[in-house]
Amino acid sequence: MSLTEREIDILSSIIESYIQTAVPVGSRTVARQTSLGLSPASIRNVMADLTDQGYLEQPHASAGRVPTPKAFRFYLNRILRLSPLPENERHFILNQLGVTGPEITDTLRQAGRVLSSISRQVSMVLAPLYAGVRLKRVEFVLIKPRLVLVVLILAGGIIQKKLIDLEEPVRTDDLVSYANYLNEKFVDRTVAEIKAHILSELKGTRELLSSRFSQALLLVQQTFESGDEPRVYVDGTTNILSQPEFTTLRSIRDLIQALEDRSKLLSILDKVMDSKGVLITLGDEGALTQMPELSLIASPYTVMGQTLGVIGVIGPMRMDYASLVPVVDYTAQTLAKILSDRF
Amino acid sequence: MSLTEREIDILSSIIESYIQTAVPVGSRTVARQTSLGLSPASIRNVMADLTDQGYLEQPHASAGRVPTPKAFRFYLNRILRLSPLPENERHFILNQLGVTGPEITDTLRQAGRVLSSISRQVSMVLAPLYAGVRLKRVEFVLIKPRLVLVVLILAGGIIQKKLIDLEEPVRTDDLVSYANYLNEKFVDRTVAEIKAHILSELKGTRELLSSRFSQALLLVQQTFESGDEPRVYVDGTTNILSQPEFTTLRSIRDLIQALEDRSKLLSILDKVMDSKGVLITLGDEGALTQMPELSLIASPYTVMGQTLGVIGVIGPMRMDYASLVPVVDYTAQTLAKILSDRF
DNA sequence: GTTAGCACTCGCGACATCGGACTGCTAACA
DNA sequence: TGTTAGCAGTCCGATGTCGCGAGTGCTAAC
Repeated sequence: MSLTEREIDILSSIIESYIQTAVPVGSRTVARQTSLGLSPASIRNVMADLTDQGYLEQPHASAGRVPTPKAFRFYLNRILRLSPLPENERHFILNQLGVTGPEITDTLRQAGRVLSSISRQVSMVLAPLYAGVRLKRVEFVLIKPRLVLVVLILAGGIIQKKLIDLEEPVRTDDLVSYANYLNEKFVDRTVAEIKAHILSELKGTRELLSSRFSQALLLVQQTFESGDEPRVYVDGTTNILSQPEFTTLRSIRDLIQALEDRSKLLSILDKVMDSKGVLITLGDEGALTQMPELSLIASPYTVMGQTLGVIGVIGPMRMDYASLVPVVDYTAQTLAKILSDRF
Repeated sequence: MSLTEREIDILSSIIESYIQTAVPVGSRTVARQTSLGLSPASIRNVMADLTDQGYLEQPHASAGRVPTPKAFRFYLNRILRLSPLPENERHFILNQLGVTGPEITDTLRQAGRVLSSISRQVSMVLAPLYAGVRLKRVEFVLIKPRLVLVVLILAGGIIQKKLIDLEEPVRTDDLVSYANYLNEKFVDRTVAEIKAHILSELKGTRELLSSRFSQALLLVQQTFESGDEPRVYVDGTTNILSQPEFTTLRSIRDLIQALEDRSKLLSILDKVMDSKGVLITLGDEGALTQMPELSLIASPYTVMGQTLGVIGVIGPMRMDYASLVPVVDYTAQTLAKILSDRF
């Protein structure tokens, strides 16, 4: 069932050629490219075998072969050898990411911009949920008798805020004492800790006495639940329009529609959160089934053991993994380093 | 120099037909559509005149006529008669805008979504700069010894925040007294008032004694200057790809590139701020020169005499102004009404 | 097992053709 | 004088044909 050495050589030659040109690869091309010293005719025999095994496809009878997703998966798992990113590219990324101001969202956006400009693909950045970040201050502001603005200020200058409609009016005095209580209790603890604490506290309260602060806890909880900022940044949409696979109006429209639906992108990127290092998702697998032609190279970025978010590029399946994987990897690491300085 | 009655009839027939079909209009078509009882031949004479005067163009010798921007301008100024938006559309817009939560950005985004779905064009929303909104609270949070987070909480639950690098370290105590000072002085005054006040104050200070609060004023000023949230929302990009004028890859790429450059969009929409009611900008005029094929229907939305922002649609020059202008107009008014309830 | 040779297939660009939708012009008409 | 029928002319775009080139699979010889 597994491939012979020669089959692997030929398959990888076909894939590499296809990555470069996006054009079906014929036996002549392979014969010229490989150093096996085989004639096109012999190559053809092997190619016929690979086609039978599902690694190659023919668009039509007299065309060359195109690698299938199965072939790309094989290539990624077994053939591809990654080399570290060259020094000058490292330099470029480090410089570009260093120039951003102190705002985290700026840095994330900039990372996306850098990535899309280097890769010439569409970049996507999933912003942190800040579970591991420490709380600096809680504020309540009474906007109207039954409308409270909750402001949670986190380390690194991150703000989570939410407007909450109350069923009962509250007095400003109450809000002040809520805030004092929470500040005393929670400042300098991480979001995750606070969440856990609130949960257990509320469970207890319901059975014991309804603490006068349970409402305060609820307000904080609700604010954590739905951060209202955008969580996915997309950049470089135009890049993908230059790819030869996107020539028909139909395919472009589908793609742009997909990129506009941020909630779907979010769920796609979310799948990468648990990965260690760069994860490559091909279009026919997992979360990307909506876009069978595409593939995603993405990596989580983690600060002090905490995975904050995901950064990556999305493009046609025949992307240049050999150079893009190191780029994504290094960008994720650099981003993590920069963010860790902020907290 | 001005057009005869007959020329106007024929020109408007051509424009209306072109708006519907996006296809060059021939003399037969006009003859059938108008109730003038003229033969195609007579129409042709008039069309030749209109062409000489710059109102019509021929893509090629044996094609029909296409209206020039000059013709559209004439149509908008002299021919178009607007009727009020039908009751059911009003209802729809009102309902859709009513369902949003208390967050202002949500409401703005929703307004954009409604507009793009009704108009089947690309919608753009310029978010308020909040000059007329009242301050509710000022907070300073020391993130690091020389990094301060300034948080300005405004009416309606709006937050302006900025991280500011200081040259000298400050102590938390100082920040607290800063905040107290500012809260006492500025709460419940509008952003515009505060800006004006700070400006005059700082001028005075420099010459007299350097008040210990001049730094606080500077911090607030800097925060006002650069709100870091996005200020332009774009929705319905896919709609415009269905328009027959966007068939070539080139034109699509240009368009999407233009829509990605938010700072340019911002400056385009900014031009509409001073207008009273709906303003139509054709591609060859003013701010839209970058996109000569397009036209913008936009209206400011004003609350209590204060113009907050702009909402509108952008599309090919041959948009259906007769029905879209009322839609934009009504959406802007409804948005204003909803926002005014928030403050 | 490898390879040269060959017949065959198919997509694609080049080229020609044709119909249709226009126009402008002219001459006749009310 | 304005209007209209008629007509020649123009141009686009759809359709059809053709040949080339790239590539294949098979066979027979090495």
